[in-house]
Amino acid sequence: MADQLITLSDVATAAGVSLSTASKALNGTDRISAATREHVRVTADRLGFRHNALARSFARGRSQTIGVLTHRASNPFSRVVLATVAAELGAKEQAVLLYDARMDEQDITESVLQLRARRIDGVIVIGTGTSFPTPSLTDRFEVPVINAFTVTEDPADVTITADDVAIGRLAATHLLAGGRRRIVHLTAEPHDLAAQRRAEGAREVLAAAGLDWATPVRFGRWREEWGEEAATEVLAAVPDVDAIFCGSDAIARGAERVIRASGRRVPDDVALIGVDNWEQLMHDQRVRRHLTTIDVGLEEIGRLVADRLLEPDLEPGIQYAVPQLVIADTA
Amino acid sequence: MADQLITLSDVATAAGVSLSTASKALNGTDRISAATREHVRVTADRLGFRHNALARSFARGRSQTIGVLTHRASNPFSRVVLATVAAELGAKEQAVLLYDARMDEQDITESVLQLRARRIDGVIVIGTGTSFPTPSLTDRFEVPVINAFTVTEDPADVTITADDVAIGRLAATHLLAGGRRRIVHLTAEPHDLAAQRRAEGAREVLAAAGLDWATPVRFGRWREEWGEEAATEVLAAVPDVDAIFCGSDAIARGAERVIRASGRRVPDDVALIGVDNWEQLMHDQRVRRHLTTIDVGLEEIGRLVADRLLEPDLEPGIQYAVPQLVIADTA
DNA sequence: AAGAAAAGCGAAAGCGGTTTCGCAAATCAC
DNA sequence: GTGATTTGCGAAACCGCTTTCGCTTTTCTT
Repeated sequence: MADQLITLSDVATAAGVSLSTASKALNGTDRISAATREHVRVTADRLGFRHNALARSFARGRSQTIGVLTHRASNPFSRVVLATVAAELGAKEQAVLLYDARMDEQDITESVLQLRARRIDGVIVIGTGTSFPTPSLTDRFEVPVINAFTVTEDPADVTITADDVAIGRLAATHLLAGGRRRIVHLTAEPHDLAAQRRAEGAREVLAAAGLDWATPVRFGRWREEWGEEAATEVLAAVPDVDAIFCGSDAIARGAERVIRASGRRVPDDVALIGVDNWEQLMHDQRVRRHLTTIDVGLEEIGRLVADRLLEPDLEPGIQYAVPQLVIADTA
Repeated sequence: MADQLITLSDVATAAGVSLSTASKALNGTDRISAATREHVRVTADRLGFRHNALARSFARGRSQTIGVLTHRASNPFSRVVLATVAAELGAKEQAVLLYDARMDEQDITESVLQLRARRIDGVIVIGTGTSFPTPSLTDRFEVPVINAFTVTEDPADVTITADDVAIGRLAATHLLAGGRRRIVHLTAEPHDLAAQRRAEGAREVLAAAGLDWATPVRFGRWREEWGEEAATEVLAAVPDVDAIFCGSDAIARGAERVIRASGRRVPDDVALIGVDNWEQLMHDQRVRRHLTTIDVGLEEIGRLVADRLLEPDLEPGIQYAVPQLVIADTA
């Protein structure tokens, strides 16, 4: 294949201008007459010139690379964000350098040093969307840092994440709109932030309608097995329950099995709504929509992060993705 | 935070050696006495020196970046491979530059030019694991190219992908071992390579046992709806069918619903086995294993690709990931 | 012990751009 | 028409590291 040997000085020579003029003409920097600029451009095109991105990065001291720190890249939710971010950044000529860290202090420190050595242009920290606030890394870089799908300990950080309260509201509103009144909620660990805030949001809406949970929220784990367990309890405690809001689709999946096994119909007797929309997210139209759920907006988070990271002035604070209700068979 | 201004020449000065000596000492290249080498190392450590990766890449003409071309990064299977690859490469100090191409000729050409301009060290083409052989891109780069989860038109390319024939064999073997004899197969489009080869592999095993499909293979689409449709047909055509091998978990999901609706028990009356293992892959332990399936080894593909790409001599040919049987409730 | 080979190190030339600075020519002000 | 600006361009420094080459010193060979 044709050797990619055309250098800027080749272009300059061919165009009969100096190296610096050629550089400025192509970059549109400094003062260059329109005629010269155009002439250089045409010459460069004719020769098939492309800037050597390495030389350019070096000269400018900026790498066109974004560092990404993940906690566990194998987490399917992180993966969605990661893939979206990588694709969006690729479209902007930005590479992604991923460090899949255990996120202990030593690991982080090493990753930070390596990222700094690569003169990355920005950092994205992808969390798991749940659990505790994570330590802030913003001050350890002199480039912009955005936290995605996680909340940090420092409110002055830039964060883009799911709007768990809105998710809870959306779920409750939908169930109420469907005429449900004896509503219960099954979710994950009580200390999990996402679980808390989803419960909060839903509760808020119930309260506004003069209602409360038909039985106290069952906190457990983000797992299908917990959905089965909790649903079993709930059916015993509130036999006439008419709706269950589950903190995740996995929990809902377990709950549904138990509800059906009890002889109740879904959604006729008991409406069921989850959170995550993994049927779509993970399966890309291959599986039929079955569970009514709420899409937390992972892909939107990825897009927002990629867009905002390259903005000149990054405003601190938390920005939320807008959740979407996805109606299917169960509510 | 401390300014990362320590340059190699600072180290050289502090160590009382020349710039070139310092470079060689730290890189272990050229002939340097052990004493000097150690002294330079210690000095560098003391100063907290890190190579400027940009300068280094530039000087070496290699970018420490791997270009990745995907067809649709939103495909959940591609995403698994992508995330694995990115994590593995990150551990080797390699960044990933992702171009999510529409894969039409113009788009590809542009991506190729951009990747070349970035002096990437290698290329990974991630396919969708199915459908036709894709055009070979190997000759358009002078760096190594590996095709992942796809097959190209040129057999001399380096390819790492799923072993669809073995997948088929594994499924059939498992069903036979379970005592099943009236086995049918539902799968995707007849021109889909993965579908073909899975069917082939299974058929091979049946033939060796003196059997054939209980009814001709139903080719359709990779979708749950097709699983329902095809299963309905099959139950009518072969009422005493005792096992269904589905080309994907999505198809199996549809088939299972129909089988149960017909009053048959799974797996007592009809065993069901799928392919993909998405219950685990996409949900990371959150959902309970239900469907017996075959893991095609996406993560292994990602690891193999990342490992082999950096090998000095890349042997052409196709390497297959080893599929794993994942036994759960349905077979 | 003398010559040959090897070891250890430094000077300097890149790598391919960007960017500062200065100078000449063109334009402006009055 | 003269001086003050502005415009357009080129020379050259520089980004920080790698690598070639050559020189001096040490070690080996016989």
